[in-house]
Amino acid sequence: RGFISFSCCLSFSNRSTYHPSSLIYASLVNIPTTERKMGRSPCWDKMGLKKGPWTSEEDQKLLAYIDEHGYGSWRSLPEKAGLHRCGKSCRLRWTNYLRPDIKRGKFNLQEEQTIIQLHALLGNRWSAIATHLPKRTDNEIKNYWNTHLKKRLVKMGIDPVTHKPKNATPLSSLGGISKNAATLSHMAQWESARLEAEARLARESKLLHYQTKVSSSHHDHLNIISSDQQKQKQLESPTSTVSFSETKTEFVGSSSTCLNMIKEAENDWISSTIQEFEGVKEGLTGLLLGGDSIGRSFSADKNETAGESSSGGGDCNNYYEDNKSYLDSIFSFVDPSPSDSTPMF
DNA sequence: AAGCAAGTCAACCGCGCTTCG
DNA sequence: GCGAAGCGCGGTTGACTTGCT
Repeated sequence: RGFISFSCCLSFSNRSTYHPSSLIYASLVNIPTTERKMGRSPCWDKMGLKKGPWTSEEDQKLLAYIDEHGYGSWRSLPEKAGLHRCGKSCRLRWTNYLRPDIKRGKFNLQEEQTIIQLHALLGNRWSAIATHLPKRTDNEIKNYWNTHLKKRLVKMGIDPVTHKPKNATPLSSLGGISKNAATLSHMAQWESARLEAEARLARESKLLHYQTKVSSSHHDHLNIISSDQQKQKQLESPTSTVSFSETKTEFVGSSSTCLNMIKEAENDWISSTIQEFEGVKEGLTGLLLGGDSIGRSFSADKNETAGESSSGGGDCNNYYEDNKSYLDSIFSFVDPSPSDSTPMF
């Protein structure tokens, strides 16, 4: 379905009820006022704006306009671009489908792992997760999570919300573990703040990029894609300390402040959490592997935890063993191991 | 082949945050 | 400080596809 939108006219032409140019379609689009809900009206409600699937003609109009003028000011864009859509719809179409830096098609294993791992840290914060999968949209990731990954975790017996085995003892009910939970929450908050700062930085960079593009006016679409991809490469990096040095001159004003924010957040993060991390990792892994290893996990002898944790979990042990690799993958993803040349945080 | 159920995903909705006058 | 406008985000919807009976 990768290029469904560009060919939607073709596909719709076989379905009279959805052919955009048909009267039937128009009647579907213009819902009588009497049937509308009270309260704030949707943007398309005004002036009989169109809603529903985009046609290739509309896509072309939007692309052409953005290519020439850049994006932004979504409210006024549709009129200027000659589209009978609301700005919101245009923005959505652009960000979720038409942007040249979008990678479409199936998610690979690494992407899947990244999504699961980030979801474990951030929850349903799709935009934050999407900043670590720069060529994927938050909408796409959200859809993929809901239709594939969530179900897969459920099958594995893992709660897709908490990312914990469903029959595990609640963390809060165990003495001493609340510290671990709090630390994890602390970690998630830092990562969350960092991701937000990065997302902001990326947005500003993109905006700047398109503003610059407007000044140089017409040029080949392929060039747009490649230059955008280059910027994206500089900005992406899941490990994210980001190769800002190469693009530094582009960031002025609030962007440099933003950069400092990221650096500060990262430094603070590293100093405040790196020492806690081993304890948390072992504590939670211990918990999930069964036994009372949590309490011991903070003890001086770390080897003791790994050795004994598998011995006393009853029926849950096999279950936990099955999921150990899953959990380890989450921990390895966030583990700021010194051996790693590009630490996550 | 037909009917139904489940799955997929583009698009919509509405809330909340940010910016601006 | 306040309200309006603009925008982004997460949740939800519904048309369409795919798979099963």
